[in-house]
Amino acid sequence: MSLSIATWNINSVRLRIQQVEKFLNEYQPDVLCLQEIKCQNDQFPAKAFNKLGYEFHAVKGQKGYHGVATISKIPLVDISSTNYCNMGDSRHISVRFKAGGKDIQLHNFYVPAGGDEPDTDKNPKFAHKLNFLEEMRALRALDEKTHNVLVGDLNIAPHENDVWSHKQLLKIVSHTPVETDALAKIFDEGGWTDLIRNKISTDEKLFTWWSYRSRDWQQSNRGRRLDHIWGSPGLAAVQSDLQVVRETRNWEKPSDHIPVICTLDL
DNA sequence: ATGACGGATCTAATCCGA
Repeated sequence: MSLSIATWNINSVRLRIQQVEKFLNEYQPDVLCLQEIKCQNDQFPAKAFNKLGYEFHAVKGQKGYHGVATISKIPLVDISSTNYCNMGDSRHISVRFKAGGKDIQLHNFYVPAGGDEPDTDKNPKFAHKLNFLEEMRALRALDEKTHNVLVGDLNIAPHENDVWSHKQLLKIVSHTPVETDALAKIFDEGGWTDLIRNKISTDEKLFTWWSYRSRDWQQSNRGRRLDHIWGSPGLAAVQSDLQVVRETRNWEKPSDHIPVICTLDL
């Protein structure tokens, strides 16, 4: 069977529920992982998802900020959220499901942005980000028979071609060596494979986020690839497709992030 | 680094994003 998993930092699910509906109707992923839902659990637009056949929801929200949700056509079990850095700020939700005879655990992350200054002494937000990444080192791509998938807005652009200018962003939070090294550590120690760069070579520029602050995001094209889909090597071997859905960035009142969809033949 | 947006919040001005 074919399994498709999408990730999208929606920047308010209530404000953009119609865009999510349009995206689901058009692309029909089996599972959708949202970040920055910016609502409490009881404010989550569950009915809209039910109507479209996405009847299984794992929501970890909070008032106003952050928040993640994984919604699915496939039954979800063992829903849990890890309270990274003991901050109670709704940045992770994990679900399990069966697909094509495989057990899959899917982690949905919204890693702290880290503020402006890449200095842990002056900027507590940057310290929080690094502590968060340190705790993520416990994750493993494959344990026992379970294949893990890790998606979300990791707020780090690891490769030179994940940013519009490697040189100009080396001291900018999201592309500093301390962050990209920390991410590489999580990636290597966990035995992960990059299911986005598995299909789109690191020789090619690739962005999933463009600032709201430019007049014309396409013309200036100063983007970054902050969104990620990782999996166990066994999943990389059966990956059939990877879609980067740029069209949503041109929709009316768009999110500053675009969706990415990974398809596996299980 | 650029350019000066856009979200949520006890609706006005403030915090936050990256």
